[in-house]
Parts: sequence; structure tokens; C-alpha cells
Amino acid sequence: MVSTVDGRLRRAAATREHILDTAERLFAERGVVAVSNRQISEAAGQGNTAAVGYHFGTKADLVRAIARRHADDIERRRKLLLARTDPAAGVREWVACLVRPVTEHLGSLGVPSWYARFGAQLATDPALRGILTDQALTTPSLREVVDRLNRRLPDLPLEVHAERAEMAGQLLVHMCAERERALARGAPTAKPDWHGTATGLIDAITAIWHAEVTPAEVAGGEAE
Amino acid sequence: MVSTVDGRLRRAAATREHILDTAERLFAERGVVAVSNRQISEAAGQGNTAAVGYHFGTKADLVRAIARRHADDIERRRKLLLARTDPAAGVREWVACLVRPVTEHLGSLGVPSWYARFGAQLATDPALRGILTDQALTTPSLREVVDRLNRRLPDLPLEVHAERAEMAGQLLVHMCAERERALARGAPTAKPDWHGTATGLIDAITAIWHAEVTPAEVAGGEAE
DNA sequence: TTTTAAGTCAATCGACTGATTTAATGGGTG
DNA sequence: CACCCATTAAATCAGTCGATTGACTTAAAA
Repeated sequence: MVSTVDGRLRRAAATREHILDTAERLFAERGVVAVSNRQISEAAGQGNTAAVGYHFGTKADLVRAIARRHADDIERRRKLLLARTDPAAGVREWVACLVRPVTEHLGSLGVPSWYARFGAQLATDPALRGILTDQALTTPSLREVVDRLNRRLPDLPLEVHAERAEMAGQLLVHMCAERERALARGAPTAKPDWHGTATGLIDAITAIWHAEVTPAEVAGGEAE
Repeated sequence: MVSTVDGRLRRAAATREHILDTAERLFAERGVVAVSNRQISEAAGQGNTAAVGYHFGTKADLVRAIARRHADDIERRRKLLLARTDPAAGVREWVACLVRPVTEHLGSLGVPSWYARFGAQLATDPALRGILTDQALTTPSLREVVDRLNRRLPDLPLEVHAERAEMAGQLLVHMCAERERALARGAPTAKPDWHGTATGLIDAITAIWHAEVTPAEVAGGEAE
């Protein structure tokens, strides 16, 4: 019990990882909601059709476990990048601190990867949405980078600031998913590697932050 | 058969519409994949649990029917806007021709609406994705506007052009869904109306098209 | 009025789901 | 060595799924 090396724990941990890998792939390929725990257990080579339930509990718990595994590595990379970024850096560098940890993590997964498509589903499904936001948007390094970025941002009306922050997040999630889809089906990709994709995203998000703000019309708008 | 008023057809058409409305709402609230045809039929007040199957066939057919209903109105609005846009107009005006038809359509649906969230799910679910792209990206007026826009765009490397077009599409779909979510849960929204949301999107997308293009490093990139 | 057929309803089918229960396995420990 | 127990396997449960069926309702057509 207190022994440092327990073969049973090792075996269980290995199957846990194998189930996580399998679930992630099936989720990306067929959709999170469409894949049953049974299918995952069987595809993972577990004779036990209840293996997912035994090791993780509900599907929501499984989804959380997958998300956490990746979030940890992204957080690690973000801390690293944050540490070696000049505190006096400009908007572009702080945007990079938000984008690069994600793209570099995806790059480290090899081809094909599945996490970006998985994440995009979490972001749009009403039942899963909370799982992603709860754990991805509350990490300390993320808040730190956002704080630094905000200090270097041009003066913007509060609602425009909120809107553009949302845009940056949506772009990051869904453009990564899109590239991953292209990679998975062997289609040509806009950029040859994730680093190039990140550069394109940073260009775009930086441009959004610096975009002109068209004022609302005094009484305009369309009817019907 | 040739008579102008057929009570049976009228009744059927009415229940069809009612089923479409109900399905759209449930899809947005609980997720497209998570909602069964049975639940839709029951929620629509049809004693027949197979009403969806009878009127539409498979769930994919139902999803297509919902998407088409909205796509038609959006197409109509885009044609209208295209007709009264100066052929010599600039990037910003052509971007508006892509954004405004969608936001105005959503505005016409009242609050709460469900179509934007529904569309966002179609865009990210691997099994449903084709349904959306097949019918939304092949309309004549859309191709026309994109052509006009391309002629006024700054010179961009082909891969950057493709990447930014993708960004514009993702932003449009997911920012509308996000605003709709906020509206539905009664949360404060960045902009008071859809027209303001469109203006923010047009500002952002126009800025993306005009953003600097950072060249790829000759041999840079990170390992692992 | 009778006929006809579209629309609706109620019951049912096999297949699959998550969950629970019971049995077999096999490595670590006393 | 023999025991123990976490893990894996296997069998089973009630519930829901999409799909099909035939009977009933309704209103236009003959």
C-alpha cells in the first residue's frame, strides 16, 4: 500500500492513458456526444465495456480528464514564455504569449492530433461548454498575460474591449481546429507548420486590437 | 391537387413549421446530437413520436431543412445589399455585404433566437459539418460578393489570403453564436443590437485583411 | 353521399445506451 | 508458498433510440 512501486497502479495508469488517447481520437473523428462510453472501451481493446465508467465515472468526467491533460502542458508553456518576455513588451508580444503556448502544444502532439477539434466542440456544445471555460479560463498565467496585455492596449470603450477579447479567443480555438482538420484529412494547409499558423493568428489578433472603432450611429439601424 | 387551397397540405405545412421551430430551439439549448427525434416530436406536441421521421426522414434531413430555411432569407438579404452597393466600393463595404445579411437575419428572429448557436454546432461537429458547408458556401450571391471583395484586397500571398478568409468566416459564425448565447441567458451584451455587433465584426475583419504579413523565418521555429 | 388518400396516432421491433452485478485474472505481500 | 485485492472480463438490467407497422381522422374529390 505504501510501497513506491505498485504494479497494479502502473497497469491501471497505463490503461487510463490508453483510454484517454482512444477517447480523444474518437471524439475528434465522430463527435463527443455521438461516441458512447462503450465504443470507447471497445476501441481501447478493453473487453470490459464499462472500463470508462470504472476509471473515470461519467462522460463529463472523462472529457474533463482529457481537457486537463492538455491544459497542464499549455499552462507550462505559457509560464515559460511569460518568464522570458520583456515586461515592457508591446501588444504583439503579449498576444503571442496567448497564442504560441497553444500552437506549440498542438505541434508537440504530432500528426494527426485531435485536441484542437475536441476543444472546438467543447466550445460550441451547450452541455459541454462549461467544462472548457471552467478550467481553461481560470489559470493564473493566463490572467497574468491578459493583465499585461491590457496595460499595453490602446484606449477602447469597455464593450469594444470585451468584444475583441472574445474574438481573439474564438479565432484561436477555431483556427487551430480548422488547421487540424486539414492536417487530418491530408489536405493542403495554409501554413506549413504550427509556428507559421501562430504567426498568422498573432498578425490578425494584433490587427483586431488596433483596428479603428466605428462609432454607433445616433439613430441608425434597420427595421423588420 | 391543382386546387389553390388544400386543407391537408396546409395542416401538414403548419406542423412541419412547428416541428422545425421546436427542433431548432431544442438543438440550440441542448445540442444537436443530444436531442432525439422523439424528444422533438413530443416537445412539438405531436402524439406521434415518429412525427419527425414522417415529415423529414433522418435527423440529417431535419438539420438540412432548418439550415435551408434560414439560408434562404440570408441569401435574399445579401442579394439586396449587393444590388445597392457601389461596384467601386472598398474592402469595408464588401465585408459588410458578408456580415450584415447574417446579423440582420438574426435580428429579424427576435429574442431569443437559436439559429446562430445551431450553426456554430454544425460548424464544429464532424458529422454535421458537411451539411453547413455544402449549402451555405455555394450560393451565387456569396460567390459574387467574395469575387468583388477579392478584387479590392491588398496583394497577399495565396496562403495568407486563404487563412484570412477562413478567419473571417469563423469570426462571423462564432461571434454571432456568442452574442446569441448572452442574449438567451439574459446576460449583458457588448453591443446593444445586432447592427452594432455587425459593425464590430466589420471593423475586425477589415483590419485582418489589411494586417501586416509577418514573413516566415528562414529556419526558425521551436523544437518539441 | 361515398371514395380516396394525406396526415396523425399508438404500439411494437431490434439495437444500443449507461449502469450494476458477478466472476476471473494476476501481480505484490506476508 | 498462499493469500489478497485492484483490475479486467463477462453477463445482465431497465431505459431510450430510430424505424416500421396498421388503424384512425380529416377533408378534398367523385
